[in-house]
Amino acid sequence: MLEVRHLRTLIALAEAGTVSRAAERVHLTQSALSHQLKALESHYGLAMVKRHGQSVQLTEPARRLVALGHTVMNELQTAERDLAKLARKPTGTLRIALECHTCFDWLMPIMDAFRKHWPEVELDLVSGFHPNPLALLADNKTDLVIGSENKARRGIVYHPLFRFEVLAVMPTDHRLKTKRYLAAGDFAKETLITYPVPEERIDLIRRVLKPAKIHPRRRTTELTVAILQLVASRRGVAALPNWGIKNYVDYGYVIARRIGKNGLWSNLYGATTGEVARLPFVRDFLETARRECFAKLDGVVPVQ
Amino acid sequence: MLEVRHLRTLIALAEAGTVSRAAERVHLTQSALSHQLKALESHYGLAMVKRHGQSVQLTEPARRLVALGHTVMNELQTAERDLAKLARKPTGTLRIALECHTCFDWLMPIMDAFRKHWPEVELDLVSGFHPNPLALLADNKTDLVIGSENKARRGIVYHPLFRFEVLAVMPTDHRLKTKRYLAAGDFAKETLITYPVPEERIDLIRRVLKPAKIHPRRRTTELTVAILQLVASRRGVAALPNWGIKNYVDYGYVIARRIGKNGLWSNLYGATTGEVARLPFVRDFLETARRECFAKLDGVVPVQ
DNA sequence: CATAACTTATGAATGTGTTTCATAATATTC
DNA sequence: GAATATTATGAAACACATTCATAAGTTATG
Repeated sequence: MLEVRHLRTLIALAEAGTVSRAAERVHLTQSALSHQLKALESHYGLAMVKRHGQSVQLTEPARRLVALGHTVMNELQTAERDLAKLARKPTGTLRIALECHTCFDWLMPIMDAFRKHWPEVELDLVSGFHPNPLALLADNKTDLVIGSENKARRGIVYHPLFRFEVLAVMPTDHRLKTKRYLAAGDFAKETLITYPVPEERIDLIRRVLKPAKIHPRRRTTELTVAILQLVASRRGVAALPNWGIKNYVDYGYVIARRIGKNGLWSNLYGATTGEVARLPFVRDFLETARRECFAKLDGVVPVQ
Repeated sequence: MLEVRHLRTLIALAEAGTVSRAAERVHLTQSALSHQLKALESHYGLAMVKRHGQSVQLTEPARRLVALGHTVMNELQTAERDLAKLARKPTGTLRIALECHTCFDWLMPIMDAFRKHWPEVELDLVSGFHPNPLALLADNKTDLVIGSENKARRGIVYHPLFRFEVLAVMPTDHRLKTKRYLAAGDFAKETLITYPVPEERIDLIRRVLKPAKIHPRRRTTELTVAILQLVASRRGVAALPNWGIKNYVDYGYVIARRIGKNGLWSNLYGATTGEVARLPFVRDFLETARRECFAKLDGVVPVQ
């Protein structure tokens, strides 16, 4: 009766908090998940979710099954990794180029795990700034580019990773703190603190400020913590992924506000050549990245 | 892609040795399993079985998946046990009455495991000989009767366990050792060594010798090893389950022959009242018994 | 060596069971 | 109170696992 699909569903539900969002995550409809849950409940004679206003809470039996799900999914991934190694000696390189600075934050633990799982594969980060990272793929200077671009190009395949919201970060006593969300005009008089990259690489500028013809002062620094430091000490405002600043907001170090009524959302993709996309260890890397980000990063949803 | 059903199939295949017998074990057709295997092979790009004449041998990838299957099935059973405990405090008793002597051999380790898994349940063996064990159920003197009877009776449900072959056991130098199988007449001049139970309880007598009006001498003893001892020292022949004597035959201590052209087969059932059948720990016990017996006992097949 | 009794493989048909669709019901937000 | 979320549910659609029918290949046996 219990199948892997039920475990996937329950894990997604535990992470997403609502049936609808869990459904997106497992690429099914809300209805399908509702039926699945009903089937589980009637089979075990136990409630799996307790409706709690807008969201659902998992019951103890459901949490037990989630625990089962985690161990099963781990065992399964390990086994499939072993099969991939049996199919072919997994030698090769995985050079990763990053288009977005904050990605470092989630990438590190995943690279560490990868090194353990595929000791035979040479893992590398392509360092330095590159005006056109996708060109590195064609030039065989990298194997994987992580960024938000997904324009169709011949020979390049995009692997959707996840979608996240970019929030405006401000000092706790900022004059705009009462606003529910910020409009382009609100940035006119601000200093924008960013990573040292061209304007086109900064979502807020490219997609919100430039179209509104607003050009705030800019100040740049390399590290996320440095940006937050500057924001907290009232040197300006920043725009950062919600999962990157969650801890600082929860701690009351800075405050965050939505950008525009529906928020400023960004998709993240992994881009490879078609050939590289077929390598088992690359697929494993991408799958792990997705899984771990959905599990560990807050407010992350599937692409689209 | 990989689902629990594939793992069940591969485990059954590892235990049964042929696709057809594995299919019986998982209650599917041979064709279904063949399709499943084909799907696995094309999905992983790896062969799962190597045809080896009449039987199949699992390849390394398949064995890896069987290992995965074992851990997954264990985790799964543990989780479902936990769910059952969450549904209701599992207090109660499980008193087991045995209709067949040899069943002790496989029952012991299963009872040990049960005690670990359900410490709250009082486990007991109903000792002594009982002319009509099924009556004990109605009298509430036992909760479970293990035997080969399955005549429909109101209020009693039978849970198929497994089917095994009863073989004639003889000293290595017996005059009948050249025969491929023994007929009823062959027993006429033999001494039959059995457990100390009435004739009707001995399959060989009830189903083979009595219909042929053959009544050999009988000599009885309590323990299986004692029976084998007597056989080996030429005091007579015995009829025992194949899995009970496998080691002694392999070691060359005694020899075993089929009884009748198609062999003498016996079905084993667990009998309970309808009420007891619903208790989670009883279902768990029966499921574990089946699983372990199929895994550990040689030449055991599903009932029917 | 031929036949019987086993195996497994395979394509087409079947049928079960999951998913989607459409919609109702209910809660939350502004 | 309207708008926008959420989940629940029965019926319809669809996917896909299983069965059926059958072929083709081994192994045993007289």
